Amino acid sequence: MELDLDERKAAILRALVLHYVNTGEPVGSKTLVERYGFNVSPATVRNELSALEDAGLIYQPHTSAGRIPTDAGYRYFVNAFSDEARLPRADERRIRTFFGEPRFELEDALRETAALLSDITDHAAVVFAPVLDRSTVRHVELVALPGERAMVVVVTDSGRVENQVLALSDPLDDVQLSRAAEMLNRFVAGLPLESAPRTIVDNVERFPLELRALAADVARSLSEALAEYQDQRVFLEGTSNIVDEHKFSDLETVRRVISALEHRRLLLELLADALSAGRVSVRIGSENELAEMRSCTVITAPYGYEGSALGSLGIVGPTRMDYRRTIAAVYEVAENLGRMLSGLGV
Amino acid sequence: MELDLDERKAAILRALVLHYVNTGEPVGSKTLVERYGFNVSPATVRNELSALEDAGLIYQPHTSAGRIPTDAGYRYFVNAFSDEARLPRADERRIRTFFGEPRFELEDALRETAALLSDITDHAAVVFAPVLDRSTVRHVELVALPGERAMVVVVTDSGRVENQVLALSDPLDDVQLSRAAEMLNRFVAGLPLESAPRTIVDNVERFPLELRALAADVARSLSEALAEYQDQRVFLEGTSNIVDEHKFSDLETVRRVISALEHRRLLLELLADALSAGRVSVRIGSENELAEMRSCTVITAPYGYEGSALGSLGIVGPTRMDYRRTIAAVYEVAENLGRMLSGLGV
DNA sequence: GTTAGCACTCCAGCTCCCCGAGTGCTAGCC
DNA sequence: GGCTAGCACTCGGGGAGCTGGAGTGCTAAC
Repeated sequence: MELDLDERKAAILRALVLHYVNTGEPVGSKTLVERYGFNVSPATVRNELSALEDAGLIYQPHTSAGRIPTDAGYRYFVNAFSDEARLPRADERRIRTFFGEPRFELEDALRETAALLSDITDHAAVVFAPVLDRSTVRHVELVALPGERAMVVVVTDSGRVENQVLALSDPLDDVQLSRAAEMLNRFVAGLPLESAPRTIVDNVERFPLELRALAADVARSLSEALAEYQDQRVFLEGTSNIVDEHKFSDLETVRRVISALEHRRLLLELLADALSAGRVSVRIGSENELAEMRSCTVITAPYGYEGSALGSLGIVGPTRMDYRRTIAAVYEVAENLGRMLSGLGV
Repeated sequence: MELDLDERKAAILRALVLHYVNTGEPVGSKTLVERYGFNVSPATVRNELSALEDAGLIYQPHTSAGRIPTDAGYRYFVNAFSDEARLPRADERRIRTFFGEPRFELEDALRETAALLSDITDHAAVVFAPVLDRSTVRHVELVALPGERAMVVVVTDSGRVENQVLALSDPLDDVQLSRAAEMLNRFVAGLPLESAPRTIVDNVERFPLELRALAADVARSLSEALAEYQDQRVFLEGTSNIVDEHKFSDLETVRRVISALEHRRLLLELLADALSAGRVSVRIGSENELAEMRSCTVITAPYGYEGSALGSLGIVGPTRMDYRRTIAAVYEVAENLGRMLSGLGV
């Protein structure tokens, strides 16, 4: 996988990628020599280019055109040079002030984080809400609704609120509901949110007979709510950037990408493995599992604190992008978001 | 404004719009005669077309091309013929089954409604959550959070839940918080949600001294939450359709439109007057206030029940669209959504 | 291993030209 | 007065042909 290039070939590839990302035009040997100070003649560079092409790192759109990086070429570039990553001062400052502002609402914070990331990178940005959160149940409330329905509201110590409406199997009055709520609280208060449904089920026979069905319903609807949670909490901003990047050849591709971004399920898939990946993950063009994203580069990073990943975020852009800058931006935003959340105690 | 056309001119305009919407090609006199069974010669039709052009209803992209409707032409078409509106059976059935399914979660329902509308019309669809809702406060809860913060949770009888985190001016313990919650409940339970903040403020001096600051904070953060509510609850689906409609001339326009759709504030503006408009509102191209939407047609309708509008929904598409069908779809979905909500008791 | 030189290829952009579609106008017909 | 046949006119789209420039690969010499 990790093929080795001699120093000059690597330098040429590096220059070529930089130039192409900048201009969008195929890069020729003369340009490289003139603009990037190689102390050899164009002919020599041509030989090297030819070797790079044989290695599958660059290609010519047609004979007598300059070279363009292939996905593999970008890959080499990223592996070899993305440690040069550096954010412009201005962006760094922007990120810092953004996360310096006091923020209470998790949802707003995440949405705005997506907007920030999109704005800095000029690509579409996605933020997933924290998944495995360690928050514990503070309080369970049952509220009767008209029409044989009730609402379960669970508040956690981190300020997360889950609410779910359920249909009552048996009609129950307010008194019964509040009794049930009281019992539920006794069982699950202080427990991690995820284990609440399980705990309720395990203790269902300790409920009075007439409340057992309700308890089971509550458990079920809670675990549903938890499952849905992921779907719901995806924040997508800056889709219009996808259009801007005409770099994507035809309109149909643009449509497909935007359409894919609109489907939360697909997005989920897209960011799923970012959670397990240690740091920034970069998937370039064909490296993407998702067919719709084969013309894009997806850069993701987990965020969290104290070593455990809470969620992930990332961007979707064209394969032709400023990798060093974008990777740095994704990393920096993830880092800061993690730190902020640790402050919030999520 | 409402200019009058003789019967034949109107029929010709009608045929021209229908044909153009179908094909996207400028329509000539011959086509009209051959395909729409006018019992006159092309020359006669040409005379009529020339009159329609003088009236500003159609134009030629260049000499020796057929005619294309102007915004004013579409406007006449909509005014005169959109009562022919009729949804295909299949769509009608689809809408009915969709709203026939039992649904509990307001948010999900609205999001899915947007998806449905987009799917049926093949345009980008927007749904605004109910604004002026009549739900009344059922329960107020205060939960202490780490770091001098507390969360206010308000549950309404319709199943709406508002929660907001606030910073505590004075540190308060759990006991004080639950006392405050108890008092708050006494004042606002049963009241309409909108009047809750006002009521708290009006009664603030009846709180014990040490809880007054808290009560005021709660009132403030509640009214903030209510104000934000609108922004938050916008559901947008099918953006990718905008791209599909190459009918929009250049890419920059597409980008602007998508970008505008991403800004909740702009969307809000877009659908605001739908609330007051009695039924379906159609804004064609230049009729739109919003500069970004001058190349689009926006069709909106209020939804509600018993004559009062709760919210609005609509679509954004190219000016070249099937008006009769789309208007019917927007109307039908709004109608059904209103009916469903009345069932939910929102 | 490097380079100068050269023949070759191919695209982009230009002009030219022609065809077809559609028009407006005029003169004659009912 | 309204309708129509006929005709001259206009214009855009598309294909053909040409040219210049950029860039290559190869070969032979340093």
